[in-house]
Amino acid sequence: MKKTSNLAKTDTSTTLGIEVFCQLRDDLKANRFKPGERLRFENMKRIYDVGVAPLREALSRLTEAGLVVQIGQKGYRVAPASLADLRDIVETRRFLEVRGFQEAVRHGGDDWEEAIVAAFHGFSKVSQRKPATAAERALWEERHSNFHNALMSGCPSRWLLQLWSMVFDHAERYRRLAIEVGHWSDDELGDHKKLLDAALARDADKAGELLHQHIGFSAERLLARIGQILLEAPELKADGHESTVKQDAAVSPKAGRTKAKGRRPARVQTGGNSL
Amino acid sequence: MKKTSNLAKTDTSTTLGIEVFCQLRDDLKANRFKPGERLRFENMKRIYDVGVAPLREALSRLTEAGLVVQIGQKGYRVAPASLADLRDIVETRRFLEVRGFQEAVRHGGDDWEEAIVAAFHGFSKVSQRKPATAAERALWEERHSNFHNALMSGCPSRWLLQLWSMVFDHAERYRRLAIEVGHWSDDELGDHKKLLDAALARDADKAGELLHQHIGFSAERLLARIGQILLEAPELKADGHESTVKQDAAVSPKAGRTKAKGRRPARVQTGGNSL
DNA sequence: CGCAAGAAAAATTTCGACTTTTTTCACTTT
DNA sequence: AAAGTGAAAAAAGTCGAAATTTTTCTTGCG
Repeated sequence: MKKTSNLAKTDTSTTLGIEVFCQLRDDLKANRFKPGERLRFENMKRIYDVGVAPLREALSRLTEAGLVVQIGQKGYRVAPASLADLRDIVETRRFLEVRGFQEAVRHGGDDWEEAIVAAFHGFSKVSQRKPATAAERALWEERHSNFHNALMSGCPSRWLLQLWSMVFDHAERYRRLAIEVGHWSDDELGDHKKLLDAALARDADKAGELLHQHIGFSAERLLARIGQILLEAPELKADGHESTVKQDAAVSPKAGRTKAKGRRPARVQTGGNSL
Repeated sequence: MKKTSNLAKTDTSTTLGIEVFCQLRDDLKANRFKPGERLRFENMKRIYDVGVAPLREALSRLTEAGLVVQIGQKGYRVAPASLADLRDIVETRRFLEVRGFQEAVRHGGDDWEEAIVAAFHGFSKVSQRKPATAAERALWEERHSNFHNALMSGCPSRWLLQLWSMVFDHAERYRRLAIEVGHWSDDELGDHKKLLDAALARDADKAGELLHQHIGFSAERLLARIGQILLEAPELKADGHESTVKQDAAVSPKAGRTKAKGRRPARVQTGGNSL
């Protein structure tokens, strides 16, 4: 960052790699780079004003997060988008979020209640009517995420939250791809209000049921819109997904390596082990 | 095309970063480095015979995977171990694996059936009696993982598999920390045979139920053993977990950066956003 | 005219050295 | 003796340039 002028000397105890990771992740979620787009180092160096080392760290991490794909000796690309991927994301998110929300309803404390009330309030202020400008849409998306995040925050399982936030990030990328029209229900606010009420009433069953439906309905609209977009812009579409990362490579005692040559078919490298 | 000469000159179309990532990941799962241990670059450079650049890429990715923790300007450490973490992992794994298995039972094809039969056969050959030597134990663990992996492989959701494999890796690290005694049931084989049978019978309900129980029972033994180990070796224990990665940092248009100074409290940087 | 080879250009990956930050340790002070 | 103080040593983080690989462009041949 250009520096927060005189005070607050840009945070030490962080690294450029981490900072770029955060920024790039947010830019990816905002579709500042389009799905499938190549991420060239020269370009990135200019944009984020860092050398290749921090960039590669950030991109490596994002690869593991699945937002970016590494291709052999051919650099990195934004993870492609596809309807199949979105369907999978939606279902997985629903599965995790329903559980997390129910756990939150069961175990959340006073602080959690306060958090969800506060988040709902913030959300309600931008949901009275459909957001028009880009800035309004961004704000709506942020408040919306914050609310779902707050609902989940009462869940005691760190791992569930971690995994959920991973797929939620991807869902957000698709959502923000479908900005403009569509993707807007007449009663976004009421829908979420019901979630809040069930949460405060500590009715886990009802909460789960409502959230299940809520995600289902939004997903329908989103899928329709994204299907449309991908038809119009086939350059964004996904294709060859393949795993490369060796699964269980036995022991690997000393590694040992020799500058060797050779040639092999390029392989895509996505997050984790598969996908 | 140069051609793959006579004997496999170490794979091109991969990068050192990726290779180190795989090796280090496997070494971490095998507890070659102990939980909480500091991962110094000088040491790592010797062990894996690479420069810092590929190492940092690998460590970054492993941070996102949660197997490693980055600390500020103080380098990387192996993710600490704790009973609470293990409990969380076990529950999350169970949640994901039961669902994935059921989906596999419902949607798996002939290839899947063949895969699980084959994997079970391999597993059965090392499960007749309790493994004694370290090599036998490693082999048992591998076959065991392979079997569970095969069971899951029929699940059509790439995302569910991806997330599952992430927690499964962590579970494996704990399992292999509890090597020696304990952690061995009299009927490991029969237990898994039932899973296979339910799968082949396409009985999703029963399959889910059996797997739920199976994971529950193994977890009990594992938790007991790990509790014991952590008591004896308190230097492995986990403590301050905190998130650092900024959540939703708005837009971030140009980044811009200036070599700035300052001082701030160190923060731990774990996988994803939280945990 | 198409198309394969090969040279030139561009891009990725990796290393080695430089910079900054943290850690260690001897030395002084209360 | 405990606790600051401040240099020296060690370690992490970063850049720039070298080494490789991929991509593009040109040229020659069927």
